[in-house]
Amino acid sequence: MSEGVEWALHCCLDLTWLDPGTAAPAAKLAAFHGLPTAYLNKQLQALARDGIVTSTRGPRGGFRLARGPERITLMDVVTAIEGAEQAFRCTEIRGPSPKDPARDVYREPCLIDQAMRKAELAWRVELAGQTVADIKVQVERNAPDVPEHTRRWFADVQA
Amino acid sequence: MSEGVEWALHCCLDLTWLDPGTAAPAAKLAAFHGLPTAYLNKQLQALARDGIVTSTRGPRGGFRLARGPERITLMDVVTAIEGAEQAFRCTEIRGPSPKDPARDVYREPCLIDQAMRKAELAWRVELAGQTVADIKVQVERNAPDVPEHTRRWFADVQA
DNA sequence: GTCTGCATACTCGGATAAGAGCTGTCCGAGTAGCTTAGG
DNA sequence: CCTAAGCTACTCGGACAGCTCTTATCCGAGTATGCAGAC
Repeated sequence: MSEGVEWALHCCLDLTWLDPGTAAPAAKLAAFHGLPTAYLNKQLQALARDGIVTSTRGPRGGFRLARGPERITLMDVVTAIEGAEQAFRCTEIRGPSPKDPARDVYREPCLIDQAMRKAELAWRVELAGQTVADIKVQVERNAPDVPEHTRRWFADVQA
Repeated sequence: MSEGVEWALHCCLDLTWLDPGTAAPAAKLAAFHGLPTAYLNKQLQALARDGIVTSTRGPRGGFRLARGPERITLMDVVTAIEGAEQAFRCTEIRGPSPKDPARDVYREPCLIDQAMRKAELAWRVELAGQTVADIKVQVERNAPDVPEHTRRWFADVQA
C-alpha cells in the first residue's frame, strides 16, 4: 500500500485541531511531519479531488476539512489515495483457452474471486466503520497534550 | 496486489483434482490457464519455499500439494506470494522532527497505525478462515463437471 | 535373459532483463493583501 | 483622509524525471526413463 495513505490520514487528523477558520498549507503540514513538501501536496490534491478537503490558494490559503471529521471514514481517505479498484482483481483464467469446446463448464462465477472479495469486503467494512473523529477522540483521551501541541505549532511556526 | 496470488490459488485448486500420485509440471498448469510458463514457475517456487506444494524434478515430475487442501488456507497462499509484511506500515511521522523538546508527547502508540492494523486483521481473519478444500467443495457443488474436466485434461494433454 | 552403464529428455531453480507504478521535483496559474499614488 | 489601481508574495495545480518493485525470460542443475552392450 502506498505510504501516501499514512500521510493523508495524519494530515486529516491535524486539520481537526486547527484554529477554526484557518487553513494549513502543504508546506507546514510537510514540515510538521518531516515529509517532502511537493509530494505531500500531490497527495492532498487527491483528497481535494474526492471532496475530503477543500483547498484555497494565495496567502492565508491551504487545506481544511471539507466536512466534519465524524463524516470522514478511513475508507474515504484510502479510496482517495489508492483508488477505488479492488486489490484482488479476477482475470478469469479458469480452464483451457476460451476456444475450448467445453467452455460452458465455467458458467458459474469464479469462487476464488468470491472468496477474495469476501475478505476484502471485511477489510473495507472495518475501514468504513472508523471515522477521523473516532481517532481524534481516542488521541485526546490517550495523549491529552497532543491537540494543543499541534494547534499551537500550526498557529505559531511560520515554515 | 500481485496477480501471482490469483495464479497460485487456481493452481492449488487444480492440484486437488489430479490423479493420486501424479504431479503437474509448471508448463501444463500454465497452458491450462493461458499463462507465461516461466513466470508461473517462479510463483510456484514461492509456494514450494513456504511448504505449500512440493516439487520434484525430472520426467513425470512437477508440483503437488504438500498437505491436504483442508490444511491450506487462503492466507497461507497470499503470504507465500506477497510476503508476510503488513500492507500498511507505520513510519512514525507524528509531530515535528525527533529533536523537538516536547517529543515525549508522542509516547503512546500511534492510533492511526492501530486502526489500520485492525482493518487488516479482519482481512487476514477472513482469509485464514477459508481453505482450499472449502473452495473445492463449493466448486464441486456449483459446477460438478469441472473436477473431472480438469483431471482429464491434465491426464491426457501433453503440453 | 539379465544386469549395468550411459545417453537423453524432461523439469525445477535461480540469475538476469524489461516494464509499470510509486516516489520525488519543478515551474506556471491564481489569489489575497499590501503599497502607493491620486482625488 | 479616502479610494482604487497595481504590485508583491504566497499557495495550489498539473506537467516532468528517478527509482523501486512487479512482470517476464533464459539457461544451468538435477533426475527418472529408456536404450545398448556385455556377461
